[in-house]
Amino acid sequence: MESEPRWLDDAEQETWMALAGLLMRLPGALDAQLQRDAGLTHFEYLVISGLSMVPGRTMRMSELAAVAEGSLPRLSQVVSRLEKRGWVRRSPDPDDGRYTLAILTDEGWDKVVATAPGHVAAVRHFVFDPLTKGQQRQLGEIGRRIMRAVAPDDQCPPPRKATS
Amino acid sequence: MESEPRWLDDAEQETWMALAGLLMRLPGALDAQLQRDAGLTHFEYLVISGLSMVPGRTMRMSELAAVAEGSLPRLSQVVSRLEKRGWVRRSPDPDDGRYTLAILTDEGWDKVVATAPGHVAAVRHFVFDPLTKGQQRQLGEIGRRIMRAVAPDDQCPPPRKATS
DNA sequence: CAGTTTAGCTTAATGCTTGAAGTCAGTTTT
DNA sequence: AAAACTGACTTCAAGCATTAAGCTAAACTG
Repeated sequence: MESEPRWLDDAEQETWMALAGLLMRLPGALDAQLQRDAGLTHFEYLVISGLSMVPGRTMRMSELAAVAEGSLPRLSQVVSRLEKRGWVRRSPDPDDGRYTLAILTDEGWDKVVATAPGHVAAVRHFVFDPLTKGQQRQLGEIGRRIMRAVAPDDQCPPPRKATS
Repeated sequence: MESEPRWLDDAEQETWMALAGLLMRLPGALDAQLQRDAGLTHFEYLVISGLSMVPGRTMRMSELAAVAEGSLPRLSQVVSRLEKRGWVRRSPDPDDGRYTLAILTDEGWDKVVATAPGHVAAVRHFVFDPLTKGQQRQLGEIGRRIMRAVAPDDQCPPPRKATS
């Protein structure tokens, strides 16, 4: 039992409120854009967009789950939905039958191509346009620092070029 | 149809990845702390903590929903759960029977008092400790700017003192 | 080479959040 | 003063996410 914890002072309180608001509202705003313009969940978009950026447009389910930051059961169900819509298909890995490959179809590719511009425009509109160049740079550094505190063991891979 | 959208350059890409990671992981980390140490959802914590900061420890349901940034049906069910646990009780507003008042019980007050220090410690650990003072100030400004882009009509009320 | 273990994925079951209809109190209209 | 209406809240039905169990394929062990 700590005697008396260090509460947030006024400046910290204000900063925290701003960040909390951002955490609450920004994901919803991005989700809404994707839902409205493309009929896609943000997670669904991460899945097909992740597949689109990899050579062969193919990834193992477990690998894809890590890229999209979701659990394996969740991915499994989402891929089933995407399969029904004709954007993804499954195939057992010829090299190792335990793995399942998720493969982006041509229709799925077209969907990504049709959806991505609107999404990056939304990101630009919500995140980059309101900020100065210096703030953009600061935001990157701030994000990385907080990420290290949240997931210390997680090595952020140097961002690979979009292989679209 | 835009001919060719403005994609994110490398620096922007990196910034966006950092922010996206933050949006993905930070809420989960805070939720996990509350769940582990107090058996509370973040939303449940927002509800009882919101009540604890207001004179009389009483709020109308609709007002409370706005404070906790949740829908009215969601709040209704969460308050039902909190009622079962003995931390909140409901009462019709004597002034206007259409409103329902949510009232924090003494046990609920004790729960907030027992929970709050750990939560602010988690916020400090994840958000403030990794940052310099300057970055903390920048983060506040950045959050407010993005918030204005996401919810332009939303007037951020000047942060009222914690009336705990 | 048979049996056991491990790993990847899927399926099933539980719980929570969202959207739509329903209820009730107070207000306005005729 | 009765009837219709508005607003606040609750409840019901549906959808999605997490947890636990089940299944198949490969590898390890005796």
